[in-house]
Amino acid sequence: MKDISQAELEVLKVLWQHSPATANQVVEALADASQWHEKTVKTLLNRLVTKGAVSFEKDGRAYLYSPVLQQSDYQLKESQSFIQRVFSGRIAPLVAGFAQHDKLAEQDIAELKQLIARWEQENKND
Amino acid sequence: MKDISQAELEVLKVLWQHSPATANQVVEALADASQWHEKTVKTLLNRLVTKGAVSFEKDGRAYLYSPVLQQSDYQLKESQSFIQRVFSGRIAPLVAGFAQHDKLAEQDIAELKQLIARWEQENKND
DNA sequence: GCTTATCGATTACAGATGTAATAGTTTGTG
DNA sequence: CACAAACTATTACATCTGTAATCGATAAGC
Repeated sequence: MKDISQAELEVLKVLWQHSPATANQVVEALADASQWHEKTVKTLLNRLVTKGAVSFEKDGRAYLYSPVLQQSDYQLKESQSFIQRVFSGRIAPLVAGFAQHDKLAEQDIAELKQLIARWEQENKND
Repeated sequence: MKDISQAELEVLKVLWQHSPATANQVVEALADASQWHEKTVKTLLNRLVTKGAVSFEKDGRAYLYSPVLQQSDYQLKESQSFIQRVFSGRIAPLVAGFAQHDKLAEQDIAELKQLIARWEQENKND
């Protein structure tokens, strides 16, 4: 699968939230968040199809688009490559950077604690 | 500052590890890790200078290059934009994804716990 | 049925990127 | 001092990306 560009990702996000969707539905969903012309969105949809990240089926005149690439798969793959590229594969320094610059909220901490607890629960039999 | 491309980042990493450095030192540092031609590395150095991420001072025939953009600044900025783009700004889901796919090691957990402890220490006076 | 509005497909085009090659300039060497 | 070696600067070029416009097919209205 070819890389998804940033603009393409915005289109994909719409489909992750609601699919299948017609091109026009995607255009409308993006209308407030972006200033993209309808033609631009359709080009992006097309490129996503070419890249294999999105599929469609014909529904009369219009197409119904659906994501092939799942959000969780995308997130995991991008996270890994990002952390590899920017932090040499270590995740803690990323979180540390956020902590140091006051980008962590109470909620984030709570979630992380829960996560860690669960991890330790599952890995207690080491 | 214009965006740093992935290839440019590799060059920048070398300078973060050791600077100032001549172009040839950078080329050599990259020789094993990559298959880049010397000319390619020099182009990348040049682009980094144009982008303002790297500076140089003349040392006779050769230049001595140094990073202007600091690694921690780069990491923080990229992390924020990545997490915004891919996880709508929430960091815990990223870590959760890693946990779910067994990408977290004992050491990561230990570091995260320490981080959290420190955060709570500093934010105890809420 | 013919025309027009609407879709997707194709084409456009400038800037960024990956990956070098060539040109121009400075310097060390004979 | 002239020439060659070594640097950097400039140029090259294909692909990707952002951002559309135009083309061609088709369906819907009159």
